[in-house]
Amino acid sequence: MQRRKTPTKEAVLKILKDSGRAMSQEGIESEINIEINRATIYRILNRFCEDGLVHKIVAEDGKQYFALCLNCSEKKHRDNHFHFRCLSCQSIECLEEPVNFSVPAGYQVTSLNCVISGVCKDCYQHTRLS
Amino acid sequence: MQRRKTPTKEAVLKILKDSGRAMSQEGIESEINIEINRATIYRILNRFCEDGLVHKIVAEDGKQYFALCLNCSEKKHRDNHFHFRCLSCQSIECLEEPVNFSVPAGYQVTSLNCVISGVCKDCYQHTRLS
DNA sequence: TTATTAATGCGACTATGTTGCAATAATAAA
DNA sequence: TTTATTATTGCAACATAGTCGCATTAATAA
Ligand SMILES: [Mn+2]
Ligand SMILES: [Mn+2]
Ligand SMILES: [Zn+2]
Ligand SMILES: [Zn+2]
Repeated sequence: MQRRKTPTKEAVLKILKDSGRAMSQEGIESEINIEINRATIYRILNRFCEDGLVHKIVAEDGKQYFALCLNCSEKKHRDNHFHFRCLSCQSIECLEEPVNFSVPAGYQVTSLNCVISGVCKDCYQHTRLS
Repeated sequence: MQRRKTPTKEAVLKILKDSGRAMSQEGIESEINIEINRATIYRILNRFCEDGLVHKIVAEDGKQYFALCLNCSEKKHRDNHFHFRCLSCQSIECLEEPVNFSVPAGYQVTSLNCVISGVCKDCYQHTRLS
């Protein structure tokens, strides 16, 4: 099944690129400047995932967040890194740090979902100043 | 606010102990042998979390799973380890392996949610035999 | 035995995400 | 260019997970 170039698709991709963060459907919808249906955003994001263009992170709030990694090549998209979720500003970012781990013998690994929660640098500094 | 000893609470705790796994509300309800309301199970589990008796893991399916760590002492409950989710038998288990990581300077960490997905040993052997 | 209030059941509600279907529009074919 | 094909979209309905208010029940203290 081949993909078509549509304004909505382009718009969603641009939002993700510009933010440099992992975003939820809700976040994308509030940032986007065109009318776009909720279900459509999900479908676009899921297609991006299938195509290996973005990856999905499920945070502790149970929501799905989608991110486009800038340090990934066109051919190979990496999602084996930690993610940081700021409980203050709610942002989720991909960390450079790769996840190192081992599993018991005989276990097969297919994917990772590692999220570190806390307070990001900016938010922490704000609390110290006030 | 002090806690009371109730049959439901005891029953949920026993299920968690016996399974040795992380379980969802749904899983607990299906295993338990007494009548117990859905909301009540959640409340019991959340209270256990507050008391540091169990910890919550959010898996890639967006669901909450609750586990009682056997290698944790009464006083100090550790949840800084990886979890393994088998996509075949749906079980989630706490791995011994602790999560090693570092965050950018100025970032404050409060919690972790690290889940490795794949196929567990038992399920993998079954697929090889058949 | 009585009083206090934590815990429970029930129903209503919110939120997130998915799906069926008809309409639309991007792309290929004529 | 015109037409045909079918990927994409919007909309509504649905499914699922989890929370919350409130009246009732029952564990514990007095
Ligand atoms: Mn990433
Ligand atoms: Mn554990
Ligand atoms: Zn922040
Ligand atoms: Zn398994």
